Amino acid sequence: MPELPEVETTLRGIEPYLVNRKIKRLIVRNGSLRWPVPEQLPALMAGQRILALERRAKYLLLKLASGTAILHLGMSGNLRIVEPQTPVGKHDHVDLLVQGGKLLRFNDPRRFGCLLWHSGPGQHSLLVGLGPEPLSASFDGELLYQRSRGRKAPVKTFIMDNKVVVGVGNIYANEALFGAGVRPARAAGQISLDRYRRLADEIKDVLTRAIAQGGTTLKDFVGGDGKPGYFKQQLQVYGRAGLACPVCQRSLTEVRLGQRSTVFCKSCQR
DNA sequence: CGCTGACCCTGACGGC
DNA sequence: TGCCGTCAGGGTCAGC
Repeated sequence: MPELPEVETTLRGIEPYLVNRKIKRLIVRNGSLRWPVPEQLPALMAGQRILALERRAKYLLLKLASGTAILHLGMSGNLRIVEPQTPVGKHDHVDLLVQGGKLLRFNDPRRFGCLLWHSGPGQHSLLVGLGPEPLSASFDGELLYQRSRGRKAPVKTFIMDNKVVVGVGNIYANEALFGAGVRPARAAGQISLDRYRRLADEIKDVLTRAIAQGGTTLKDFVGGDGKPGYFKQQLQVYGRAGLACPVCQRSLTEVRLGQRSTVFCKSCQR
């Protein structure tokens, strides 16, 4: 469900209710996520003030004085701000009750998400070795070009590799490759600098536009404020296999690359 | 080191 | 109505 724009949308939605408030209580109903939620986490977090909320890749970071809570939404997770008396539903695994009466509720049917803790110097091991943020100045076509030399994996797999650049998930990888006119299955190492410049620009553009629309709601994504994202209407290829290419009208083709559904136009993408 | 596929889990959907 | 296979926006890890 959440790619970078959806995580960013979530962050912006919940931030005003959390930053500079004290945590009253952390309630873990089901700590059996991607990795177990640390047993001592409720004790570690209770009573502390939330200093800041940040995003790194698709991780949300809750900064406290004594450490950082690291949250990932996986494929199906979402975070909502609700009233404390809101009835607990299926897959509502974690609640964070804050000063001022609001409640941050984590729901995740598939439980591919995680909630971890890091304190002390340096970064949590999950964050070490991540590539640059796609919307930062340190990400550009030159970086993609240099990192791809000699690599035979499909360019789509390459741009979805978090060690190369973070935050490019399946939807937006498909969209950016279409926008750049690059065929997803082409070997990453055989693509020119010019084309990588265009691809990097497209990645930035599609992510920026998706954030402006509040993300993409395919089934049930909602931001922290409970509203869906409206970017779905602007998707050019993702989820449109067999339908007409928006540019040339030819039928869009679907293949699988790295176990991910991949949709492209055989005439517009080379 | 790079690449591929299995795997974690629930739910929705289509075919029979 | 139910059963079965397939697929889904994420990422890690083992094995070659």
